[in-house]
Amino acid sequence: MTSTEQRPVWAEHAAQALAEAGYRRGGARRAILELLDEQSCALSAVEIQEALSRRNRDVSRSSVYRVMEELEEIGLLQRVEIGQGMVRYEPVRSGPGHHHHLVCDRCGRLQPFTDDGLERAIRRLSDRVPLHVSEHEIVIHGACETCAAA
Amino acid sequence: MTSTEQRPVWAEHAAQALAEAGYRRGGARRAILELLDEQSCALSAVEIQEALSRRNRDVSRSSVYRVMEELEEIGLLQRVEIGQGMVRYEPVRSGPGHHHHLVCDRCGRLQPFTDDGLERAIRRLSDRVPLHVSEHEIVIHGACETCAAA
DNA sequence: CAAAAGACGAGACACGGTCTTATAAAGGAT
DNA sequence: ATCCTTTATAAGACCGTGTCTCGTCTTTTG
Ligand SMILES: [Zn+2]
Ligand SMILES: [Zn+2]
Ligand SMILES: [Zn+2]
Ligand SMILES: [Zn+2]
Repeated sequence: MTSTEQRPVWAEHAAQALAEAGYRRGGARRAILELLDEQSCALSAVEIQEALSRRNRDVSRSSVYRVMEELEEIGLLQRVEIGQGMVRYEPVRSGPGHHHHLVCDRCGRLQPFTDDGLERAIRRLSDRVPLHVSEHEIVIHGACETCAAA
Repeated sequence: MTSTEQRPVWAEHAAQALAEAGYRRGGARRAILELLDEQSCALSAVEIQEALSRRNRDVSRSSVYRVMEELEEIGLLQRVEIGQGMVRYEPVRSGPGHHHHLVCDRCGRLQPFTDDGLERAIRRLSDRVPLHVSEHEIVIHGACETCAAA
């Protein structure tokens, strides 16, 4: 995965994009942006709220969901549905940062992967199929190496 | 999709498999089995409950979920997570009935598809990836033809 | 600085799903 | 057939995640 970029760039970029999209700046949004940018892995809404709370920067539930919505709208955030109704969010870093996820159903670990074969298959598939494919985010389930060993 | 099989076969098969697995027979389970067998498309838990209620065969919420769990356990039922935390269930008819789903994000329509390219990609992928892939059920999102036209 | 628009927080609410418990039904033994 | 044990079921309390409403606070703009 692309991990060469410096950390604060996404938050900056996102803040700017939000401004250009006509949003004002506010404390909650800023805090959320910064938190997300620091994370290497996707967070759930509650995780975001709790993490911020731990830093004495409390943010309301409504704010978390509202900001998630805004960010997803502008394409700065990827929503990852990991099953059982659980949803996590992660920054979309660069343009070609497209990737998918592996979820360990035992410990819940989430890791990204890319695969050209899969992308090709999906591209070809979307021509043949009676559906105007919008976005795709594939989640593969299984047991991670640590869990599989046990 | 394989649609040549007569209808009541799955329910029979399922009932037998359950018996062999040591489950007793009970009214609720039987009713659910029959309902599922009649469906051409996957149903949600509430849909199951409501459909049965309309036939004056009320079934408790717990029963629906319990039976879903049992059936999934024995591999007779496929759980389909269609996003937004929504889950649907459908009979696994024959052995090689493996397929995936297209979901229209506007009207909610659900349709099955198979694609060898996709299967191949996933098979190769699962060798290369640090995860012991268990099962896979891919859900592709988009707009169905009717909705796309509008 | 004042008014207007937008951001925010608090909490009520909706909904899918889980857990608990008392009752009913099945299966086996006599 | 009857009794006993075990499992299945119904009813409803409960929980977590996400939505909605609304009053207040903050940012922006004139
Ligand atoms: Zn694991
Ligand atoms: Zn992709
Ligand atoms: Zn549609
Ligand atoms: Zn498949």
